[in-house]
Amino acid sequence: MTLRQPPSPGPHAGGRPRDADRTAEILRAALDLVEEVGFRQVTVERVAARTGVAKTTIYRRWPNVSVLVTEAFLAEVTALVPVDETLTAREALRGSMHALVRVFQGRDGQILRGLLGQAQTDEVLRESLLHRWLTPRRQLGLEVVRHGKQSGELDKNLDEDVVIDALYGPLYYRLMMPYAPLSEAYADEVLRQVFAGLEPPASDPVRPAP
Amino acid sequence: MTLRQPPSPGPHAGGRPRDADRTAEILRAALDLVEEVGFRQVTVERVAARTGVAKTTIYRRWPNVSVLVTEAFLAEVTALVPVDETLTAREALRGSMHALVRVFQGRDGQILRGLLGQAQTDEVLRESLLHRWLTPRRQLGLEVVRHGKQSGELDKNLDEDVVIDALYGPLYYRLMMPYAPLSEAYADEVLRQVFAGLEPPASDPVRPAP
Amino acid sequence: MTLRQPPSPGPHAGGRPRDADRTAEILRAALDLVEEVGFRQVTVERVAARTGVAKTTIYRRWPNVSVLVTEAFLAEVTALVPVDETLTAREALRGSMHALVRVFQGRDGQILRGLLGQAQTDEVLRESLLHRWLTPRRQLGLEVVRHGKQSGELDKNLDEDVVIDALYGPLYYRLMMPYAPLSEAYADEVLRQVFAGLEPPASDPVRPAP
Amino acid sequence: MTLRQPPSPGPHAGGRPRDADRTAEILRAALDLVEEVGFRQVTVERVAARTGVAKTTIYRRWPNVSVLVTEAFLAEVTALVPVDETLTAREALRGSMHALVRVFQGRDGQILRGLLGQAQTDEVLRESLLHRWLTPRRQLGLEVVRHGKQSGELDKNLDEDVVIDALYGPLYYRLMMPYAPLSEAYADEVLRQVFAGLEPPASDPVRPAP
DNA sequence: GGCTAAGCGAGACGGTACGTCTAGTCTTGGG
DNA sequence: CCCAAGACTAGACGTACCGTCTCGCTTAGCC
Repeated sequence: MTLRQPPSPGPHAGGRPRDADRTAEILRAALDLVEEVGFRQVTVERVAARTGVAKTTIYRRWPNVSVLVTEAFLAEVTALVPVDETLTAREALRGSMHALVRVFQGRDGQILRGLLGQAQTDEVLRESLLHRWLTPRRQLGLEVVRHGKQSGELDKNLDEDVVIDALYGPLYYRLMMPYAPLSEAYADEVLRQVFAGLEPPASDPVRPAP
Repeated sequence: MTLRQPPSPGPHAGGRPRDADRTAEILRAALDLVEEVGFRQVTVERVAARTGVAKTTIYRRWPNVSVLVTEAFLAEVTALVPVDETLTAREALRGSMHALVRVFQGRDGQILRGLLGQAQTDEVLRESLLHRWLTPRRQLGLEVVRHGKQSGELDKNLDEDVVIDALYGPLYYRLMMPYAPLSEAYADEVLRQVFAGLEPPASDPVRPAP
Repeated sequence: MTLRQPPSPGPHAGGRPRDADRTAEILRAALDLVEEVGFRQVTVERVAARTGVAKTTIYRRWPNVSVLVTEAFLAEVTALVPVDETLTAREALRGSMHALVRVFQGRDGQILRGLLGQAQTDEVLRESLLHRWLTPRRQLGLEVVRHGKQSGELDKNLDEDVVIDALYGPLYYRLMMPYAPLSEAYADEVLRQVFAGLEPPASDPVRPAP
Repeated sequence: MTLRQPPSPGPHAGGRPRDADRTAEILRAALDLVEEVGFRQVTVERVAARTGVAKTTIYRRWPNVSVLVTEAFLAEVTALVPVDETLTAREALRGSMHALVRVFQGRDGQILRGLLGQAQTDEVLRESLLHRWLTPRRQLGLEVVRHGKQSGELDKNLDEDVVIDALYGPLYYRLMMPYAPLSEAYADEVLRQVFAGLEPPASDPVRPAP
């Protein structure tokens, strides 16, 4: 059984090394094809044809199209930005939600949708996306929430995971079940309502004027 | 061009009518197969083999497996329960969220996952699920929120869609990106935090140290 | 397991019948390709491309190229001619050897060569050729030899199989190990020498020099 | 362009010389593999894997598997035995036919069958086998026949090639179209009938008494 | 009771893609 | 120049499903 791994980092073990140019071309072609013909129509055969590479050259590196597109996608998406410590939790979360909305609105959002769709029936892909896409991003959010709790900005009794889910869950929900379009304004509204809670302000000047 | 419609309601046009037993067998087999071999492995060919029915008999009724499974799924899931008007909005939403969690935990949850996954790359299926699964359920929720606003239980300034997203979004999020298991307790915690908001109780800092 | 048989003779069992035109086209293309590109280059893929038929349509009928070409070959070669009882054994054998030489010299000879070559490492093909090509032809020859023995034309002590081998073996030998070309004259010479035996005429040494 | 020649005889031209051990190992492995898995399954890849040698090391010496196996085969088969001049032609031919039958019955026979099969569709291999296997053996036979003619043992009018074909053709015929097994007894019977001819003895006291 | 339109099982058909295999060549790094 | 290792292009393999298309037969419902 072949390892089907990208050339292991570190010293080269012997034999002709994998051609890095080929790798790059294939990754590029995979993403371009997703954009042009849609995730479902991206096949190993098509990627090979597009790049002029033999199918074996692809299968040597990735076991199937989903994994190939995942790698290509993760290599393309902008790196994680570490949290700016000078911001309030609310500001930090807002910035991060906006960034996610912008990703979702672009070609990467369409690719991610395809991948998440595929992942629903592909255990391996699901694990991969959880570990390489979702978890690192959640960690940043959780960190922000933890800081907010320590600083007194957020309620000490909050379950951090639930906070993240309440803020980001709706964004993924709208990505995948698009009954209405995503926008930064939408993200702002989610943020506002979740921060404020659903009940009317206790101090409401509802007490009528005498 | 074949119509590929379920027997049109209304008077029978002539010719031998479709066999309702066949229809039922096929629907049953489709769901059983999803359970046994997973959504991806359910093919028209396999459903035909399992039921001893000809492929044409299936294609005459549904244009492809996704639609077939969708119909089977929608026919299986328990009907919508109209809102109990005597409950508070919070109680009504809690009951509905629990019901959804229970669906997600069972075989129907797995089927829905497969369908939603497929829908990410299948426009027609996506529309179908939006109209026949999601929207009716959203409507009930929106109704509850509207009532709550009218009764003064909920803040008048809330965007009803956003409320629903903040409560149900996390549930779909955990269904499809299962970094942790779903449970009714989790639903309760989402409900609690979203209702209360994220900020510490206003009266807290007021209590001065004696 | 599919039977991979040409449509069974007799009444049609149900389902759409195989298209006899397709079958004929494929058989024709197979032979043409053997002629044009050589036995080794004939692949299912190429036959499919040439005929505009799907690969499955070929695999439904024949399990591999060798069998396909065998069928095509056997369908093409002229039918067995029953022995003419009015001829002497020698005349009958001579006619049959000439006919075989003529086959060997034409395109069918090249095809047969390829098939016999393949058969050396393909048990199934070998059996097939033995039963469908070789044995029926041997039977005719054996019959002639038997008649010859009965009529007194041939020695009663002959082993019929050995007679056939001695006459036809050299022809196959020259087909497959072509150190020199085949011709009807060659067949005549084989016939002459085998009939006469290798030793000098017994009466020769008897003629004393006057 | 690589020469792909066995190490050229004569002085070594410069650079590291080929490792004779490797050559021997490869030849051995090739024959063993023919025996174990059959001619068709012997691939360069497999020979390389078995010997732990790189594919290039094989391709540097032989252009393809057939040639490799041919070399290995020719190196293995027992050398030609010069004709014993004290024997009659018949005795010499009988010994040689028996020797050939014994080769055909052993592992070398199976290898030769594979090679001859392959040669039907491989011009180069065919030439190679003709020159290196067949022709030298024919020469010995022709020599014997020539002697026999000179000594008066054989008819002066015989075509020597045809004699050889009539005696050895049947043996190759039975090797490659094995409708019945080969044996030394069979060779004897061929020899007997071909020497005696097919017609009844002229002096047969068949003429009945009146 | 016969006519007719459609349903039905069976299975052929043109396609597309799969993932694997082998051929023969090329490219490393190290003798 | 040799060697081991292994990447590379090329192309065929045989299989699985797709969705469509005949076949010959069955079955309701209307005339």
